[in-house]
Amino acid sequence: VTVVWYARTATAHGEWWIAWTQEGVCLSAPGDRDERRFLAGLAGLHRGAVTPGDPADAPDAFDWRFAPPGFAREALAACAAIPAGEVRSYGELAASCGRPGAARAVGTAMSVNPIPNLVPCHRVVRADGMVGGYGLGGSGEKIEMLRREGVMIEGERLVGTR
DNA sequence: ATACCGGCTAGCC
DNA sequence: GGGCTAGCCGGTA
Repeated sequence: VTVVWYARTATAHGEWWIAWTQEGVCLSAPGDRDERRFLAGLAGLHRGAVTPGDPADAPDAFDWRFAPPGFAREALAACAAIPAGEVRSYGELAASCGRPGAARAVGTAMSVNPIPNLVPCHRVVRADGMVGGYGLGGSGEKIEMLRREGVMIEGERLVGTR
C-alpha cells in the first residue's frame, strides 16, 4: 500500500540514513550505520515495498503514522516543538504532556524516537544540568549535536545556551 | 496482578 | 562536583 523510499543523505547533523513516505519521514539513523541494519529496522516498522529514492524528494516532516503509540507519541510530539539551540529537561517535557512526574517515562519515550534528526530528542537533558543519556552513539553523539546548535557544554555538563 | 527495567529527580551526605 | 537512596512513571514480560 504505502511505498517507502530510502537514501543516505546530508543533514544538519551530517550524513544520515532516512526513509520516507509521501507523508513524511518515517525512520532515520546515523549514516555510519550499516545499510543492511537500517533496512532491517525499516522492515520491523513497515512490511511492504522499500526502494532507493532521491533524497531531494524527501519531505521535511514526520510521518506520524509510524510514531510509537501511547505516551511515547505525546512525548515525541512535545519534543518536536523544542527550537534548535534550546533544551528542556525530561521533567519539563513530562509536565507539558500533562504528566508531571513522568520524567523517567519521557526518557524511555525518547529512546524509541524513530527519527532522531527530525524529532530532536538530543535537546532533552537532565534537570541537574547534565546532558543525560542518548541511545545512538551514547552521550558523546548527543553532545556533538547540541554543540552544533550552539549549546555550550563542558564535560557532560551544560554551561549555557545561545 | 506482579515484577522489573530504563536517556529521571530530589534529597542527603 | 560525585555517590547513594528512594520514589517516580509507562511499557513489557
